[in-house]
Amino acid sequence: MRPELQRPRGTQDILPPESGRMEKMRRTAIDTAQAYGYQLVETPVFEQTPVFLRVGESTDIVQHERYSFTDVGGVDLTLRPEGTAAIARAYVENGLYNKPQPVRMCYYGPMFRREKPQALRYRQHTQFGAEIYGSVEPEADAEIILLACSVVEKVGLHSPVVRLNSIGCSECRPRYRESLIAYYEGRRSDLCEDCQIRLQTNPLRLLDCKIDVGIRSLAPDIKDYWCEDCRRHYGRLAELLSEAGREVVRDPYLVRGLDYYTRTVFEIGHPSLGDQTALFGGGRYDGLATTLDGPAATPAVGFGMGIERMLSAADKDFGLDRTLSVYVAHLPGYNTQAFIISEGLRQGQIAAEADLMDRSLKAQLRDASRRSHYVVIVGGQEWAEGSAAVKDLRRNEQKTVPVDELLDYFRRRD
RNA sequence: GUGGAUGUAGCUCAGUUGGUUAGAGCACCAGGUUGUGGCCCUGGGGGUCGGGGGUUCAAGUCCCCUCAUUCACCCCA
Repeated sequence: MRPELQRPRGTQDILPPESGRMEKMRRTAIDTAQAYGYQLVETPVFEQTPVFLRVGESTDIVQHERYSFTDVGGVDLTLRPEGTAAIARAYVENGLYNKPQPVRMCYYGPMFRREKPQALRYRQHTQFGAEIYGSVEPEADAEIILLACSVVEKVGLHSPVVRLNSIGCSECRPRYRESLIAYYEGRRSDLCEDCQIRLQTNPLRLLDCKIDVGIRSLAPDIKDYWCEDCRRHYGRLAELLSEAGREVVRDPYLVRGLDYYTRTVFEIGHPSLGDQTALFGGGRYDGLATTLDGPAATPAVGFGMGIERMLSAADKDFGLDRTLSVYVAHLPGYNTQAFIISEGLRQGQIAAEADLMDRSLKAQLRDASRRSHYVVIVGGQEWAEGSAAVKDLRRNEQKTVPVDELLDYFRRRD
């Protein structure tokens, strides 16, 4: 196929049965969120570019990986690279801060990042996420993390170890930042090229560099700089999670790449995906809504979860359960009767299909055995008596059922 | 964005130092069985050898470019 007629780089066609697994995943995620009191919010897949720029000036996914275009009239638009900024915008724009707090929301849909693709790193991928607005308390952080863990378990993965950290608040982070810069400044010549730049732009990112691990092992730990509130917040969160039976480990190097976070950050990966790919991640961002012209104090916590990665790590048979399905086969000359019977079953909410290619009975049965549990054979002796043969293909049992009782017969088996 | 590997049928892959109409297994379709799937036998359909250009009497095979995938970085879901 000519290159210009192929799908764009880093995107994918999702065909059955994978599309079915996707759909099951979507339902599982949203149902679980609803059980926690989170309701679905749908926002556009594109926003005005400033919505993202406000939120992440030194964030890679907004700075270098943007899919942007100019609309007629000169409006600058960007395909959303993540869900949090859009939800914050919607929260502010729709005045949800006037609703009873906290406001619990979840979202599900495609995200776009113009990066170099790799396995499980796509230019269009699907994210599920949840956000809770209005509570400054660590209970909110805990609920969000428990929800994410719960979805992971519902997919058949055993409970993940949550990597947790706090990057402090506007009061204590500047002090930490200073001593971090001072520490790295003294070792400047030993740093890799990227870290030389990070030192200027985003010093916290120095901590998750994989090259200069030796240098960072002696770097100051933010934990020693937490203010009283931050210390209490982290301690209570860790306590709540372990009380709830979740395994938590503090990762002093976890800082995350989006720079709207305050205090809590967390991330979990999965062994089957390798260390480079996170299953879900998130944190607290108390200043985000304000940045988007929302009320002064609008606390929020949330996470984003990679659906393709979840499915890759999930049980192979997750989402593959078949519904009861009936194949209505016909003997030569009974095409019409079979066609009508299949429609009658469908109208009665039984998944059914008939042969549409005038195939031999042998071919119909072969096809039926691949896609159905039951086959109805229309025609011949049974038809003359007002009945049809019904065969259970897995048990290899066959019986005669009156035509007008077929629907009841299959309903009883549902 | 940087560096490496790989692209032959729907899938997994063979294809000798360039040499007739490019093969296998699985999958698909038909027949053997005029009313019964799976097993077996026989036959069949399906390929611009990722795309473009070049070298050559001759290119799947050699060279260049390009596209895509993939791995390590970068970063994240």
